[in-house]
Amino acid sequence: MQPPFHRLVEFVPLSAEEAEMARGWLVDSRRIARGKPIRQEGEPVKGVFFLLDGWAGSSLLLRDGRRQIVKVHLPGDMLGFPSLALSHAGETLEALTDATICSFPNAAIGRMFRELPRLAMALFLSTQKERVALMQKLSWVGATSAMERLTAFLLDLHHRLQAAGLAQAGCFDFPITQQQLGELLGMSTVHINRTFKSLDETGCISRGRGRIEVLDFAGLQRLAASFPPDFAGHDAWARLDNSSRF
Amino acid sequence: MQPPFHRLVEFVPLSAEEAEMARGWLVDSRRIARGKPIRQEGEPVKGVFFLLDGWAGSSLLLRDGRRQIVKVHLPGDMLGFPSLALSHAGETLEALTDATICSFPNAAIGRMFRELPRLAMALFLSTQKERVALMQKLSWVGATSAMERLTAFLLDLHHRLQAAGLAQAGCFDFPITQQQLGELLGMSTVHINRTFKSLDETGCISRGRGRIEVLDFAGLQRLAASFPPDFAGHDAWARLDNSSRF
DNA sequence: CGGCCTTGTTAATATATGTAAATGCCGCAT
DNA sequence: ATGCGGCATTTACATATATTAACAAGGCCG
Repeated sequence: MQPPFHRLVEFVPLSAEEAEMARGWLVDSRRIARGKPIRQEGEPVKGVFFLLDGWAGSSLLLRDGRRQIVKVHLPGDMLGFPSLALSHAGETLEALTDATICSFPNAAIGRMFRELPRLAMALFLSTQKERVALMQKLSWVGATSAMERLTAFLLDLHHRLQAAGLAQAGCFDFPITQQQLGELLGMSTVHINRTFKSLDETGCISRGRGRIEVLDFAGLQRLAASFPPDFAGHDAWARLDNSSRF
Repeated sequence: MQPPFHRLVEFVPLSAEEAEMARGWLVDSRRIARGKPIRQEGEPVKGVFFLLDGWAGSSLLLRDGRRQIVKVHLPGDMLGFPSLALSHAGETLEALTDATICSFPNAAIGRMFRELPRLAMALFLSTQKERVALMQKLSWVGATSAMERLTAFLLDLHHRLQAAGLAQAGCFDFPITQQQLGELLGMSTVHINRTFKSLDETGCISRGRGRIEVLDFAGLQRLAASFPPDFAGHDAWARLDNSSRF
C-alpha cells in the first residue's frame, strides 16, 4: 500500500534519497483504538506522529473539564508539531476512530533540518498551511452562525478527504459523534443536532449511519457564507528556492 | 537601539555569523501609519515582515464585510509567515498603531534553510509556538464566556509585553479601540464595553486613556478560568539537536 | 431474550450576547 | 470658541444558543 504522502509532496517532490528516508520513518507503526489517547496534554514531548490511517483529533482541555477539539486529522497528516516548541505537550492527541500511527522522534527532526533542507522546508510550509487553516477556523468560530460553521466544516472536510483519496462523488465516511462535533465547532450537542437536522432538510446533504453524501454542492457553499477562498500555493517552493526579488 | 530579537533567540542563541545575517535583514525599515495595511489578503506573497516597533494585527475578511482579527503582533514578532505556503496572502496585515517594519523576501528564507539550518530551526520552532497560541485562542473563543476571553487576552498580552520589555509593574500601553478588541475576541463592541466595565468594577485592573494597569493578578487569573498553562520549551533546541531516544 | 450504554432526537425554559440607537466625551482643525 | 469625528458608554429590545430533561433507536453483552 502506498503511504499517504500527499501532505508532504504537496510543496516539493521528494528526491530518491528523501523518499528513502521518509519510508524509513514508517517502519514501526502502532495501532490505536478509537477514543484512546496518543499523547496527553502535559506529557513530555518526545517527538511527533504521522497518521497513516483513521481519524485523530487535537484537543485542549479547559479548566472546567470541557475540552475544545482544535483540529480533526485525516490520513497523511502530521500530528503534534505545535508542541515541538514546548517542554510538555500543549495539546491532547486522540484517536477519533481506530487509527494507525507511526512515531517520529525529536532527533530525527533535528537531523532532517541539518541534512535534508529541502524536506525540512516542505515540512515547514506544510505546518504554515496548517496555521492558515487554524486562522480560518478561528474566524468562523468567532463570528459566524451555527449553520455556517457546520457547513464550512463539512466543505473543508470534504475537500481534505478528497485530497487524501477518501471521498468519491461527494460521499464520505463520517465517523464522529455529535458530541465531538460540538466540541469541535464550539456548540452544544443539542444545537449541533438542531442545525444538522435543518441542514438535512435543505436537501443539500443526506446522512446515513456514519456516512454523509453531499447532494447540492453550490447550495452548501451558499450556506457557508464565510468559507474562505483557496489560495493553494503549489508554487511556494519555487518562490522560496529561486531568487525572486522583493 | 537593540533590535527586538527575543522571539528569535528564544530557542537557540545566535552564532556570530547568524547574528550578522539577522542584522543585515534589518537594513531597510519602513514606517507604517496607524490603520494602514502592510499587506492585504489576496495580494501575492513576496515575503514576510519583521515588526520592529508598534503593534500590528493579522486579520481575515468574512464575506459579509466584517473581519476577524486573528492575532495582535508586538515588537519582535514575525508577520506573514502563514501565507508563505500560499500563492496569495490569506491574511491582511495591518498597523494597529504607528509601526515600523522591515521586509524579508522569499529568497532569503530559502537561503536560510539551505545555509543556516540552526536559524531555520529556531524560526520553525517559533512558528510552531505561534500555532500553539492560535490553538489556545481558538479554545477560548469557541468555548468560554466574554469575561474569560477578555481576561485571558489581557493576561496573555501582559505576558508577551513583558517578554518584549514593554510592561513594568503590571502597567502597559493599550492602544487599541474597543471595536478592534471586539473583532479580536469575536464579540460586539457593546458587549466588550459591558464586560470591560464590569471587569473594571472588580478592581482587578484600572483603565486610563490608552493604558492599563493590572492591580490584582491572582484575581485576573481566577476570572480567566481557561487560561492555559505555560509549557515554555526553552530546551526545545537541545531536544531536537541531541539524539534523545524516543 | 432483557438490560445497559451510547448516540441521536425533541421540547421547554433560561440567558448570554447581539442589534439599534442615542448620548457624552475629547481632541483637533477651522 | 465652534463644530466635527472618532471613540466610549448606556439603554432598550431581540434572538441565537445553552441548559436541562425526557425519550427513542440501536449495539453489545450477559
